[in-house]
Amino acid sequence: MAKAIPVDKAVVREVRDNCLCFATQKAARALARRFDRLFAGLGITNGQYSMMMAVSGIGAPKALDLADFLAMDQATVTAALKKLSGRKLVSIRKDKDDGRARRVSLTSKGRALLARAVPLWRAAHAEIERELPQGDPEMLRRGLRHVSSELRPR
Amino acid sequence: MAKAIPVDKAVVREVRDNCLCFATQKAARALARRFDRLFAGLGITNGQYSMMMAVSGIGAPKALDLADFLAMDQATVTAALKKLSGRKLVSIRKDKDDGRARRVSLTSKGRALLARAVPLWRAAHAEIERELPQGDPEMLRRGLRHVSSELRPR
DNA sequence: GCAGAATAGTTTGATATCAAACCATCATGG
DNA sequence: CCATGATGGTTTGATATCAAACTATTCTGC
Repeated sequence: MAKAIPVDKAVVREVRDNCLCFATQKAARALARRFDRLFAGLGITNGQYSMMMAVSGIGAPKALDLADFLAMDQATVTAALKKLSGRKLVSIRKDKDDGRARRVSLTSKGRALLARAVPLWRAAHAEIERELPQGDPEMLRRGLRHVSSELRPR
Repeated sequence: MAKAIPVDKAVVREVRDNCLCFATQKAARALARRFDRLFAGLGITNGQYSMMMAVSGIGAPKALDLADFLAMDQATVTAALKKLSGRKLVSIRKDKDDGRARRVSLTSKGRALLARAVPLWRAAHAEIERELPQGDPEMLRRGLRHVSSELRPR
């Protein structure tokens, strides 16, 4: 076995102060809580909001398009869509040209729900950006975009 | 009801390109996968690595100290500690002075495991930082730290 | 054409996460 | 003191997530 690295105070500080994975998980938890509570009255989570936005933005995406866009496992997309579909917020149809693929789109009920969610999102998001130092929101997004494209699910 | 905001292309782009919650969840998934795979050979997840580091860094923390440090729900901490404790990676003892509190510390087995994990973490993390534009890692950490302190669990 | 590889999705099993309800212990004001 | 509220943790139930194994369809080289 290679010489053990003693996990002393310096090493702990090195990880705690620098680890982007840790910092990102922590921020993700805090933000998820915040937006989940924000949307709770509408009966959706931050993830469902994002997924519906993605469906709307990509335009009749396949499940894999969503997985890619959200950096999410395909199985997770399947499960999430099943829930949204059960609530009639999205509809899922076979692709015309490829028997394996499914195309997802918002229902009018889904669009209506999103329309109600957007103003809440705007207010909350503006609030968050206001709390960030000057210029940071864009830097933050840039950094996040970089580390997001590191690895795709399987 | 307030006038409905139509969820048109512009709105979708507004959310997609700016939402820090979405960007953070996405990055968190990507990074979690990356580090989970990195540590898989050692039998730990990125979250367990972070939690053990936190235990080591804070110094005999209570569960609530961990919840605070990790921006994590107390119930989640309980569950995570139970698992680590079951594998003898941490030990949990009653606080001397407060019968409600529990104090967590690493076992020697836990320290040994961390010592093996750190070199892997260093290599992977250096790789990630190298992929980021100049100066960005620190900006990214700053931003993440800000949005992490927004809201505590209940 | 067709056999085998590749691709799109689903299912299953394990873990992580939060909220809400709960239990045990401590602290405080009468 | 002791009743009441506050605090630290745990349990339970719901959802999210990934990996691995699986099914169904399409593509490719022969």
